Amino acid sequence: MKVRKINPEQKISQVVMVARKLFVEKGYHNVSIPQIVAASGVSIGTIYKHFVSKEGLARFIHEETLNEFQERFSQRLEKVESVYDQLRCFAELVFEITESDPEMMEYMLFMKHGEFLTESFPICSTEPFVRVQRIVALGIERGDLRKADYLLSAVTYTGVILRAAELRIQGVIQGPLSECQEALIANAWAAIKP
Amino acid sequence: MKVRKINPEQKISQVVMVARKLFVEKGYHNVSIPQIVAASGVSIGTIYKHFVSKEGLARFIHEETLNEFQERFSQRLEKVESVYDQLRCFAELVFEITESDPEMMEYMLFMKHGEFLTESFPICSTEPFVRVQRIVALGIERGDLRKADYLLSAVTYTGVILRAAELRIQGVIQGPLSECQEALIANAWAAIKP
DNA sequence: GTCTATAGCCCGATAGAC
DNA sequence: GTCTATCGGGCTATAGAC
Repeated sequence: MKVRKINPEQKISQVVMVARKLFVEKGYHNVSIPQIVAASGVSIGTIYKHFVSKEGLARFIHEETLNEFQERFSQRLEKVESVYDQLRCFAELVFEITESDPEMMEYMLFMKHGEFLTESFPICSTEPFVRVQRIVALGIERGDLRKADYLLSAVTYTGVILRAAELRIQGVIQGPLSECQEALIANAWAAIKP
Repeated sequence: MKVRKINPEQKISQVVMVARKLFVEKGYHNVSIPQIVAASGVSIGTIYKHFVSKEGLARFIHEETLNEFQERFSQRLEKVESVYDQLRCFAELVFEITESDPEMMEYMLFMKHGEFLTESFPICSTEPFVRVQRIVALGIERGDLRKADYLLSAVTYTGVILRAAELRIQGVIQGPLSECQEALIANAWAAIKP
């Protein structure tokens, strides 16, 4: 048997890392394949062997990033029960990613997916959002939240959280979000609690 | 004396209109000058005479759009006194534009200004936001709002409003915002009131 | 002032050596 | 599997006729 190379996929993961960073920084159309080649040290030919096209590369990054968020969100949800805590999971995850991997959060918040997704996805960044909607709907039903249109309550809660992440990334909020996390979660909760 | 042409600037305003629509729809880099020529009926030469470059055209659109928002906001603010009403002005204006001129709101919410603004502006879409911050700061000082970091309260309020506009544009919220305006404003207010 | 024609550049993607 | 070299195309911006 042949000895397996240690890293049969190290090159493509290097490409993915570098490409996402560049896409986030400069936008899909401002990043050329030659730039990705220069920054990743992987040749054009190799890139095109693995991802059929530039668009294919972008789609791969897109799915990988959204899947990671969804997975981490699901993981956390398993550990809590109350509506308050479930929504808190969402907020904490968003804040944590914003600080530890701002590139990922920036990707989710700002990337214009329509630029490379020919078949426009149901709705951008929606899988986790639908989950939040369900949590809120159940909370209202149970009386854990103020009686209201569940969609609007979900919009309200996520609006507070995501806007904070947005402004943290843009540098408007200057300290780490861990410092103001409690205040923001309290605000978001106050907006929809009974 | 020569008879003035009726519309010495009709052509450039036509270009501006068409270009903003296209920029919003497809993104700055997905719109070529030939496309703007085709859609506006104005020739390349004329466009380059008035706006030095494609970037110049984009900058003009950017400033014009932000100025319009700022002006309409200021106008409304003059008519009200209380913190509640001033913040309500912001929300109502955002909702109104979202319904009557979604293209403009989409421009303000989603355009990646870094793509054409070489000198990156202080912060994107900030002039009106700073105004909101000041209103909130004053409200907290006076005791009209819960005692808190004024920046976080401003983030909270605008987060609710802007996220609603965002999801309305994306079609997640299906009815006109006028129908759920009161609920959203109530939520945003509940999040920061004393 | 407004147009058409075109120069010059860089990109995405392919072909084929190793 | 990974590389280099290169093609065809579409872009921004200019030149110059009207």
